[in-house]
Amino acid sequence: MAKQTHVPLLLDLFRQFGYDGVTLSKISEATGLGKASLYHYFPGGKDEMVETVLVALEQGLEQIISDALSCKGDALTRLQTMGDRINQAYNGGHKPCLLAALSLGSAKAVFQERVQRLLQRWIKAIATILIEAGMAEELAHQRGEDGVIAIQGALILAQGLNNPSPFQRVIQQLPSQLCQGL
Amino acid sequence: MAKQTHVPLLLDLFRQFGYDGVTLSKISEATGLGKASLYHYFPGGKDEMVETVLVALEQGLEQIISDALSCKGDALTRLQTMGDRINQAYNGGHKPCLLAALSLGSAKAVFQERVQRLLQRWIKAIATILIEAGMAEELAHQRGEDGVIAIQGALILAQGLNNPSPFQRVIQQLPSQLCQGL
DNA sequence: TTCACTGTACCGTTCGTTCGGTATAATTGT
DNA sequence: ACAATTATACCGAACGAACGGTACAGTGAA
Repeated sequence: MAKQTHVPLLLDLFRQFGYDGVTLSKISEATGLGKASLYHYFPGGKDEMVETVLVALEQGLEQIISDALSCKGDALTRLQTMGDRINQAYNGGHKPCLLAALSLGSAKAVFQERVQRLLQRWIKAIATILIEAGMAEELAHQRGEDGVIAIQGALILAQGLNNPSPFQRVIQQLPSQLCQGL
Repeated sequence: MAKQTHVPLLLDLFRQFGYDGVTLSKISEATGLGKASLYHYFPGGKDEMVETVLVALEQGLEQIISDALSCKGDALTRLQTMGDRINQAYNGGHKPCLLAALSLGSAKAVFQERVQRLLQRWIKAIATILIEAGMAEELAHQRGEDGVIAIQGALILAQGLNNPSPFQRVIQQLPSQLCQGL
């Protein structure tokens, strides 16, 4: 079985339990691999596993952005496309965000930079869509932040309330809110 | 030294590192108490420490709500008052949220109910302010959710970007956004 | 034969927790 | 008033369990 096969499992573990909450036993159980096998695929241990998951996440985000930008239509349509993909990635709000999980605990110091770059990339992508539709740069950047904030916050609320409906409402309303004033 | 003396320290630890990331050694170092002494104040161990912090947080939130509701003025003024207190509680966006931290890892199963009640109380308080100002109930409840979502999301972003400015902007803009349509 | 892969046994460290105890302050019985 | 008792605050040392990680001898397919 290839290394990449286990990445989705690792993603689910780290986003649910955070870096400090994920133990090698849990990983071993979830993947069905013994510790020796895990260290065969990830010689760098836990850190390399997170690293791998982050790379996959970067690619996933890049794909979502590419889908949205290549989408024929106005800004609203593009943002709706992005919303669809995001909704899918978070399983309709049932799954928390890895970026939030990695901003806590011992992980923060180690992965801060990567998380930062990912968030900035995401914000920039939303801003780009709005700028291309004619919005002023500064406002578009703020809207980009607002978009990521709404999604992250909605995920927190969905987790905390154990109820995905706030996330679904946000995902649905967000595109038109971001386009406000265009 | 009384038990309550250590609660702010514990709050800071748990919100920064999460339940799984906080070790008794860290707590011992932060409080200056030996591990054995910690069990004098908190016989229930780590869980009782979180419990105590959560009780303090409930009281803090209740105080903020009471301040906002007892504030003479329109809904905007009341929400601004709440924003001020919230801003203070999160140290201008420099400190993350305990509720988000406790929604991850092994803590989730244990403290889910308490976190849920706290979030619902917060949402309800915002909604109440808006309803008293004449907003329709359903919309007001949505706005309550939106308010908490914006704050939680902004805190995540502030942590992830290592930059509190998005949080400060959100806190500043939020009251008028929530009053939109009144 | 080679090499990716795995099971088993281990390493040192740290985890949350408990035990047995000390020093001091407060309370009580006489 | 004073001694006996009890409560409070604290700590060093140790517990078994689990931690992240390593060493190594297989195993089985190409």
